[in-house]
Order: sequence, then structure tokens, then C-alpha cells
Amino acid sequence: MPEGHTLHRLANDVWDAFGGRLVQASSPQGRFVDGAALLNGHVLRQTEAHGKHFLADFEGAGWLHIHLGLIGKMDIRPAPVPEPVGQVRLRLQNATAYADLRGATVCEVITGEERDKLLGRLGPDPLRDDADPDLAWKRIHRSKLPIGQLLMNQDVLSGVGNVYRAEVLFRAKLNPMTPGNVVKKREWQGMWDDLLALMKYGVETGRIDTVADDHTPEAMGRDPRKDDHGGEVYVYRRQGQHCFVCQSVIRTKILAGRNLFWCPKCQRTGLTRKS
DNA sequence: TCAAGATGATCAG
DNA sequence: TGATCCTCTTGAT
Repeated sequence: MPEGHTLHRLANDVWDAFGGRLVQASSPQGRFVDGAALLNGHVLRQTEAHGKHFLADFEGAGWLHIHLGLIGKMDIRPAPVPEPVGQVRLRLQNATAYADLRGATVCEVITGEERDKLLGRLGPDPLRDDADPDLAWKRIHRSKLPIGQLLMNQDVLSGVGNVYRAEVLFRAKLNPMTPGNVVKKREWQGMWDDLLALMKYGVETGRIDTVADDHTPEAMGRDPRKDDHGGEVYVYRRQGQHCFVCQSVIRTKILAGRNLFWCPKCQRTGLTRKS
């Protein structure tokens, strides 16, 4: 379930469970034995997230860098610490809590220099105080690629995944195939502000809810959504169903290898503009 | 019991 | 663009 808000929550949760104290690290699965040995017995000094990347500074050992990819997951639970279940790549533990990491695309120990280099190539993350939306705008403004593709490019903007991409474009009434160089500055600023609000809510609640008050299940008298991403949304994975606003059928297609969802009637803006 | 699919990203061609 | 990796859940057989 990892979009940017998940990683920021993870950074907060790992800090709450282990911050400022000695941490024991191991790799029950056996694929991160050397890395775990480097971290084992060191004090966790800082945690942070940038986009979909999680970083944790272990005093005197280096930075733990995790990217959850599509299927990765980290579960943090209170002690007692049980026997590992399944493919636990990394286990962190102390007297009061443990955290199990499974399925991550990246799990490594890097230097401070490597961490700086990594952050340097990522686009601005709306959830970070130091984020500058103009950096993303410069990339969008000069690209002919569809805005639906640019929003998912982590070098342009970091932290946005398929759900936020689909929903923020719906809320902006912008067609996903609109080329970046015909998107207007005020449209971009509107999407950035919207992302900031949606993702902050995501960090607080762990959910991606994007529907306005008059489109909630209660307001519309419909059943709440039963979906593993856990939220009420306008278009994401609603292909073949009716739009809450105009009743058109939600459409889907593959764009750059990922499923894209949009409402053909509500999201007409941008379609007829020329680059 | 098995295959498909999923909120991601990289690499080869 | 397609193949590949990572793990788990769901739905079809």
C-alpha cells in the first residue's frame, strides 16, 4: 500500500518505537544478514521519508534505506517478540517493540553521501517542509509527456503513486493525457495544494479518502467501498462503475505500464489544447 | 491448488 | 514496451 503518506507514517512510527535508543537488527529471511549486522546494537538517531523512500540514521553505522516497491510492508508491533512468520527481510527490535520488513524492493545500508545523492535526484515531496513546487513545475512545463505520466515520475514529483495520481487529476477536472507543456501554472499550483492536503490527511489517518462531503457513502446512500487500499475515492479502480458526479462510466487504460483511471466527462479539461 | 494481480521501479532492447 | 523482482491475497478451478 505504499504511496508517500505511508512512508511518512512509517518514519513517525519507527521513531516512536525505536528512536534515540539501541536497536537490535536481524534478517530472519537471510537476505540482509550483512546489513542487519551493521545496524545491530546502534542507536537510532533520526528517521525521515522523502517520497517513497524511508531513511533511518543509525549512529556510527550509516543510513538504513528502504523502498517498499509495490508489495513491500513493514509491520510494527509491541513486544513480546514472536518467531518470524513468512519472509522477514529485516527485523528491528528492542525491549518494548519489534518491526518486520517484508517484500521491499530496496533494503540497504548507505553512507550519508549516498543518502544526499539519492535525495538530490528526487523531485519535491509535498509532505516535506523544504519542498519547492516550482522545481516540479519546471519539469512538467517543458515536457510533452502526459500529465498522468509525469505525476508518477519520482524525479518530477516524489510521493505520488497511482491512487493520488488518479484522484488529484479527477479533482482538478484535468484529462490525464494532457501534455505537460499545455498544463497551466495555476492548474499545477491547484494540484500541488490539493496533493498537500490529501497527503497530510493520509499521514494522519493512513487512508486515502478523496471524495467531498456530498459524495460520501452516507451522503449518497451507497455502500462504503470494500477495497484493500481502504478509502473512498472517485475513480481509482472504479472502472465500469458510474461517476459520483456525472454518472458517466469510469474508464481505464494502461499508461506507461500502470493502470490509469478517469471520468471521460468530468475530466475533459486539457483535451483539446494544443502543445 | 494454482494463477493473477497489486498503491513500484529498473533494465534491456 | 516488455520482462523482471519482491510477497501476499483473492478468486478461479
